[in-house]
Amino acid sequence: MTPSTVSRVMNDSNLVKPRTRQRVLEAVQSLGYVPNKAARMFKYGKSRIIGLVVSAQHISELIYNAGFQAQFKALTEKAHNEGYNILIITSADADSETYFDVIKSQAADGFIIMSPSANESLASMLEEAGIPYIFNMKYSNNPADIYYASADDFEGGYTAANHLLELGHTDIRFIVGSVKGQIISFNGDRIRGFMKALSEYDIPFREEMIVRIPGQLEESYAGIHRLFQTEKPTALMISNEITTVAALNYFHDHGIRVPQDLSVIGFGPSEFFRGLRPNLTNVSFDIAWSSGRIVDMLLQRIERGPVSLEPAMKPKLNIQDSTARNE
Amino acid sequence: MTPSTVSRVMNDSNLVKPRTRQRVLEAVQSLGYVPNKAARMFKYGKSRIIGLVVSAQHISELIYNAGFQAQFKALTEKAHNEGYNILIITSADADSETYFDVIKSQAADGFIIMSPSANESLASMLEEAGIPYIFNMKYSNNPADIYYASADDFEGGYTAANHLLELGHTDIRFIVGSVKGQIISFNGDRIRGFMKALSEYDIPFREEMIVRIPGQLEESYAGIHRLFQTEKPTALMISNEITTVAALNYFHDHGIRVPQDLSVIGFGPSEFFRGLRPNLTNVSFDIAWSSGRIVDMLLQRIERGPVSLEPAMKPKLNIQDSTARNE
DNA sequence: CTGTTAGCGCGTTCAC
DNA sequence: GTGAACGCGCTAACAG
Repeated sequence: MTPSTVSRVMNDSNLVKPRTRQRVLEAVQSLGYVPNKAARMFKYGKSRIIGLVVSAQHISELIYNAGFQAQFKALTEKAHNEGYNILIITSADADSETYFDVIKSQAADGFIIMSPSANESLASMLEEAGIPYIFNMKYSNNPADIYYASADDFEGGYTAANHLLELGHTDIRFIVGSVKGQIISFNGDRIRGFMKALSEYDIPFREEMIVRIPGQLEESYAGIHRLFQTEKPTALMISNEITTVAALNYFHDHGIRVPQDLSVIGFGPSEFFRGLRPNLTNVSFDIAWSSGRIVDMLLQRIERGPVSLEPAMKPKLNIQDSTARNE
Repeated sequence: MTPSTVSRVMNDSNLVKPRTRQRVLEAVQSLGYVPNKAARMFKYGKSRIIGLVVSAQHISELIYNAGFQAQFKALTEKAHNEGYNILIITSADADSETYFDVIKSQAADGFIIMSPSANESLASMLEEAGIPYIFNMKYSNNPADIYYASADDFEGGYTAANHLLELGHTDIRFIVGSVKGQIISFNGDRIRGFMKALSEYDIPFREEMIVRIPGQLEESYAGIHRLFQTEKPTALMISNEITTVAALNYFHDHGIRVPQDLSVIGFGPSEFFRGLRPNLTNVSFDIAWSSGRIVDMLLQRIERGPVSLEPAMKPKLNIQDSTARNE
């Protein structure tokens, strides 16, 4: 009974006589032998682990975000179905070098990178090191060497604005978050879509139509409060789910009726908005689909080589109870 | 320039001449050499990975649960601070054997097991295999060989009920979830606490005071609807956050005013309830603390051996706007 | 069918 | 200060 025989038994090879297999299994049982996974990973050069790279601060915010929850669920399920597990890789900082150092020291077969900001230098470092990766979203307009699953955020912003304009609203505010003073790239696209819709209705765009409010509950509440002390828009587009909750709470607390006094459109998973009152009109993307695509693309890079980019995912406008005609 | 020299440089050994080190670093740079993590794990027998074991179905539900989010955040942060990363280990099924098979095939230094149901046989299998583990919660009253971070759920149920009884409520319902028809052990403790409070007020306990409602939004809404078609309790204790949201939505949709018509107490992180309207009176546990304890206990088992159980974590009653005197 | 051998990449030990 | 040799646990390839 040699190591290789045991190995054969453990790996269900059929090159073992039933009697021998039996004896091995008994021995395994009584000794409580467990094959060493690290040695296996070493031998095969594969871990069947997908690294989900997030900076430590960022994950704390993300976890409360409905969009991330939906994505996390979908990623986990998809990975599980493909026989992979997800390793949460937390980086102390979000800059390219730190990310790269953390990534290259991990034993994952590939990486999904959830950075809040653009990272072309990270992409080229990973490319050079031959490490398979996928970005969680589109960070730039240079698709040459950046892999990501993209959503058509321009269309999303356009669709939302168009719906409000059709209802006769002209004084619309678009509330977006910001990271270190910068507007995240997908919000940039949404804003451009918003502007296009405005121009189609011959409404001049003004800077103050874009309102930057931090994405945490208390800060958002304060930000909404500040806005409504000086302004009286008739419609709001809100790019972040937590801010949306804070806004609804503010309106509840101050007797502002939605949609009678104010129309509101949210961005995010439509299931999330079903839990709010009123049930919010929203622009949603199919997160399960895009997360599946992310895993597919990554696994293809891992197992079979290069992949080509898919067309961007289209948004869907779900009209519910929070938007009404502007009287 | 041999492999061992490179190894010495990579591991910051001071047995290398500065000039040699320099040459090695240059070569490393230009060749894009990255030490193989799997080989390192193999060599050291340590991965600095903590496995978070959840069944695949269960994680889909958990991720939308505010308590899990808080715990996930705390676990991730704590692990990161200790230099560990979290590996999400999804098991197809939640029975002991499947869990054990999945666990033993993973290269983590220890495991946090988030099973929805009791698992003493799993505990003994892990014990026997010498695999460090911690359960997410208390599953039985046999503490001999089961490690967990416990919360005083009896006290939680008692505190909530006592608050309502003090306010003059006598027709109270306690809404709990159930897994495969079974009441989860911590809910069992909460129910016993509830019963104790009732008995102190000489109110006889009746079976129908305990209402089992599934923990998803739509199902919870339907369950609440069913309850209120036949009953008119004056106060509710709700053990699950999603069910709480569904209940508030139902009350909103049907003109039931909280707290004028009905008092409601929730269980969960108090920050979560701040996002609801009305801001709910709640019984909360310090999840950051208990999650930190879980990681501490696990790391101690990994690095230094056995640990002793801590006293159970005490709940806190946060009185907000959803409970009022019963007129 | 089963035993023997070799090597995956790393870090450590032992010579030099 | 540096190179050569070894072994961690496993399994594929080869020999019998």
